Amino acid sequence: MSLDHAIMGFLSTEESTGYDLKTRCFDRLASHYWTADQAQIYRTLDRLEQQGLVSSKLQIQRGRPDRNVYRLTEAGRENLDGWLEDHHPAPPNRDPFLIQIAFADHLSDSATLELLSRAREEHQRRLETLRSAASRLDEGSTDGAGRGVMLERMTFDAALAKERATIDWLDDCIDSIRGAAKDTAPKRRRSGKKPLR
Amino acid sequence: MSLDHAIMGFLSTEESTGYDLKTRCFDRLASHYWTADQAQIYRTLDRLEQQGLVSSKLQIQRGRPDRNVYRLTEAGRENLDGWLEDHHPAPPNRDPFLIQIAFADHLSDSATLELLSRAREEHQRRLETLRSAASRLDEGSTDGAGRGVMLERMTFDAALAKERATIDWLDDCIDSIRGAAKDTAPKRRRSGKKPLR
DNA sequence: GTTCAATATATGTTTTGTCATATACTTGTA
DNA sequence: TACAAGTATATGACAAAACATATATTGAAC
Repeated sequence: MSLDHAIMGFLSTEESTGYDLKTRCFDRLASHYWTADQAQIYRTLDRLEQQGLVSSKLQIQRGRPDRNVYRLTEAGRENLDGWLEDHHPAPPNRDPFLIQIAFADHLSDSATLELLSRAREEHQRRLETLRSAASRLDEGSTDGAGRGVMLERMTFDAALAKERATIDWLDDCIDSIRGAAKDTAPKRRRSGKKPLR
Repeated sequence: MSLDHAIMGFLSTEESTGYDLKTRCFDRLASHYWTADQAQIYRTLDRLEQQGLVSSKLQIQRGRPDRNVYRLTEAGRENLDGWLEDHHPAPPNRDPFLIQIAFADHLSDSATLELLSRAREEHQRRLETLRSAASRLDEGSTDGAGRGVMLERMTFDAALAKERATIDWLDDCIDSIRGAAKDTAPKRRRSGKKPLR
């Protein structure tokens, strides 16, 4: 499972608690490629420990609740390395928004355009969030930074590229529908080059 | 749920059986934006019928097994139309491949490049499958074709755009890693323009 | 002095999706 | 005549993910 290996990946550089995995790792560092529920993380840690892939020790704290600190075991390291170097077929595409588009024949042009522009806004917001996260990464690292930072940057580039592609596609859709609506007016469907973003 | 509305969407134009929904609708028409297991489809149809959103009648056939033909009810139509015109927040991005990239620090350059080029091949194949499905759609429809065909074409454009973006990104990653490997050689990281696809 | 936010974990339940296997009938093929 | 392929549905088991709640402590703000 992917979540297993994401958790093991985070534990491979630094030991951590369930709480930290949720708040620092998944919510902050990985939200553009994976998310996980708190309940799911704790239960996965339990299972990974039963499988001998991680181990934990209870850390008594003063001023704060006690916590379970997890680290990757040797078996976990081997399991992770094996998974990392294997090719795993990409999961099928699932996009609820495209279900809406596919059956939007029932909808009026204005309702369809409303849907498209709301989606555009949402993806625009995501794009901006991604951009600022990526530049925070760039600033926080020295120039010829290490391999790790480069790979992390790549995950942002992937997410950014998909958001940009989605926004461009939404713009094309908006143009197409507007063009088809007034097909008496001077035709200007699919400009090829998109302006202002 | 998305699957509910995908099924209702298919039933909105034509009554159909569970078998047809699986083989003709999901596997053939919708695989680039949604997939569904056969078991899931039949169980969903059961539930939708209990909820009064679809109804079925048993059709006795000769030479073939009997079959249950489902159609959308009035309640189903209303439910579908409501869902279609509402904005639904996009689900979080989930990409197991990016987990691999994020933690590929453990991997050698050659293992990482192998991973990237295998992913590229896979997405290239997907792109070609999409292209031929899209041109089959174009050929099967007259020139100024209706709204329905336009919307269907849009779903292909979305899938195509994302595949293209992914392939471009993979090419960039391959360049970056090759560039970083021999950083003594003339620098040519990130060309900006990608050749041959 | 009480409420709110942060830290920290646990558990019950439901939904969604996958995998495997079973049945049953017909037509075409080897 | 046996066997595969296509049509058609059903069910059991399980994995993955989401949603809801619950507990307990501390420090800061109001």
